[in-house]
Amino acid sequence: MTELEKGPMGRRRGRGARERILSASQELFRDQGISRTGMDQLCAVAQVSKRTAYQHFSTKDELVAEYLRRFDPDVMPGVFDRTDLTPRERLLAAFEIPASTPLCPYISAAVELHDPEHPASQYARDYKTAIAARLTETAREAGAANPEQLGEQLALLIDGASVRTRVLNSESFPTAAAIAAVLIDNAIPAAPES
Amino acid sequence: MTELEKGPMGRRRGRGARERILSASQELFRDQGISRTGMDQLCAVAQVSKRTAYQHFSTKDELVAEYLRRFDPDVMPGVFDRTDLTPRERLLAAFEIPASTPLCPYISAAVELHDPEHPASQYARDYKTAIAARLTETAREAGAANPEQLGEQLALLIDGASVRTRVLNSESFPTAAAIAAVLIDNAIPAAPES
DNA sequence: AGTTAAGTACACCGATCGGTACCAGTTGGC
DNA sequence: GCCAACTGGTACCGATCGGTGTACTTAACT
Repeated sequence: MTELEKGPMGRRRGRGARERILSASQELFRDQGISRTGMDQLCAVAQVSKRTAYQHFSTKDELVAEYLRRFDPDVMPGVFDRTDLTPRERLLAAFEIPASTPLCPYISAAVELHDPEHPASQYARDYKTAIAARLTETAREAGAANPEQLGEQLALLIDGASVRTRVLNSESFPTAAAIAAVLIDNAIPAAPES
Repeated sequence: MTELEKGPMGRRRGRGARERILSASQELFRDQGISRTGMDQLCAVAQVSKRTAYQHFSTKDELVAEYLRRFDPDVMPGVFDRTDLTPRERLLAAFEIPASTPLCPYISAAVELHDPEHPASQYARDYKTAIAARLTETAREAGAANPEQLGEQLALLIDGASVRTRVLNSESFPTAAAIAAVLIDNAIPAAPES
């Protein structure tokens, strides 16, 4: 899903400039931020002429929006579908994030763009809402007394850990996971464990 | 402390251009972000000539650093010193943040600047560390079993709520406060309340 | 082969970026 | 009153920003 996607038009003939552009966007936006990445540099990395870039994305904002839209299926990938884990284990597995993981691109974009009306900001809200919904759903499976509340709480923990990892350069997900464990055990009537 | 400060040199004569510049920085950096605020606009708002601005701050980065340094005594102001509250109440009071409060400027700067070596990023780390330390200290007063852990946890909750308030446009501090209450009661051997 | 669309190379646009030079006015401490 | 720091106005610098125009090449499918 991260690759190809064939673009909107039915048939394509050239050799995927669009994919190279989006791929370069991921790399550069992640490493340098959005506003510090110019279209010239982006096109150079993507090995695409500027003209071509602007034929695929009529504006940089449009490219940014598409760059974010792409993440939807990718992030938090298999965690919620791992049937080998109990719902409770799945909730905790959401906090096992490798140290190298950069700050959530949606947070990064929302802060950088600084405009709630920007389509990218809307995607960010959608994404955050979706994550909270999946956590809520899993919390319900786990038998939580108030799944909506637990889902929202866990989502807040993930974002807090993500931003502190970036700002402080120190591992914060273990801290968040510890909190999560407490909340989960508190929310499930008969703690089914240990 | 937010005002005047007389600058580094011994005596000053003119009428505070420096303060107007820093005041305009707070306003503009908060409302538009750092990178989206140009020096021209900043000088216009501060009603200061560009020449003067660059006599006080030899570089924009230097201004940004000073802008952040200024917050140290301001943010999280009286909460930790309110002797009318029990330590436990003080910990919870840290989550009573008005809805209008913008995203923590240190987080905003760290994300925007995207450079851990930037002096502003260093200030951000210092500030976050200081907040965690004060929370830890108060947690110790409250009799928490593991004050360091509780302090770090509460700091994470605050940042999570701050960033979600910004990204989602929805009040997240009540959610964080609810988590905090659970953590605090869990951490204090004999819950002294209700 | 020939049509057609995708991609390329490169010069160029106005706007804005951070930052400076120069010159004139103002203010305060001595 | 004098000197020096402080302030302002304004034009300007090179670089980069996002974005375009034009003419050319390449590749895919019929």
